[in-house]
Amino acid sequence: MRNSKQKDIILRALDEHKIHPTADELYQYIHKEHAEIGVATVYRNLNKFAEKGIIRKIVGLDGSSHFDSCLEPHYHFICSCCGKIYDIPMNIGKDLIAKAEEFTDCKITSMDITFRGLCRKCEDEHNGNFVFDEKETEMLLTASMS
Amino acid sequence: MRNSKQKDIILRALDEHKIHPTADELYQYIHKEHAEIGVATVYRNLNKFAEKGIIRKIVGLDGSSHFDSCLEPHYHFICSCCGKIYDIPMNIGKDLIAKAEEFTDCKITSMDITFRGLCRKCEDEHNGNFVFDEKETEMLLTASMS
DNA sequence: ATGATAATGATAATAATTATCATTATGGGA
DNA sequence: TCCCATAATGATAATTATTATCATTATCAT
Repeated sequence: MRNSKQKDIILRALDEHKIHPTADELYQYIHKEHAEIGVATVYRNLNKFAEKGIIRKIVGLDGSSHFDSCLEPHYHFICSCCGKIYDIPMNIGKDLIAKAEEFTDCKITSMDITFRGLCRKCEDEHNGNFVFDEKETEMLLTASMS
Repeated sequence: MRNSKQKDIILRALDEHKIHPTADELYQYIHKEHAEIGVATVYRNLNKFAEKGIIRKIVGLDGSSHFDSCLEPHYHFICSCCGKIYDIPMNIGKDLIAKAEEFTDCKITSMDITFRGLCRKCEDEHNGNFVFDEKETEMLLTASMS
């Protein structure tokens, strides 16, 4: 993999974002400063980085791809209401993997744990009105603000 | 939610499939016997069932939505090579959730655990040639068969 | 410096899912 | 049992995110 100005900019932009942006969100951000960089380049490189293990790709509740520059072992909390992804810097023992292998003949090499619930903001905003759909939620939030 | 002939057929078709099909896969299957049922109806109802908690929606490695008629507590193994999803009927204690809540101020209500690795078939077929990309894999498999 | 080739960017293409809307089916009440 | 408000359906248009194409440019080993 060759170096490029674009790769540097994309990696730096991701590092500046602790909110696990999608490729498109990151593109929008980069575009402000570097309008010369195309969408394809952002998508292409983020996926390439993830493949090489330089960054992590995480899948949101709605199937959208988010990227995480932190490689340290940690897990995520996804708000069922707004879809935002937060870090949970917990280190979970490998014994779960060993235990899981008793239930299958597949070779397990890693595990993903995602916690779900309501983030503080959403809990406050419409106290406990549990919603799965992001769009529905957006409407709810907008409505409650007006 | 009203009953309908279509809802029955969709639920029954999902029950018959233990492989966690996508909405489209299920539509293709249903279409053979019931050409009168439209795609929109299948997508619509599967999502509605998942919202109501009648079935489960699980997100594949590539962000695709799969559906699972089994509500019993169990986890999944996704093959990094072929993308197939297998059940792991293990029951994991709720203490992980309590532990995770120490690292966040979010209210955690559930957790998703997905194990990854190579399924037997993929391990045998190209012994240990670890590939993330499904399409790349498809090519590999095709190539090794000819 | 040079050349093979990897990377880029504009844009076309794809694929999965959702919205629209006219038509049909459901089920509670008279 | 029939009525009817309205939920559900199905054909298809629209949307959205992502990927493929390809001519041009940049990188880096020699």
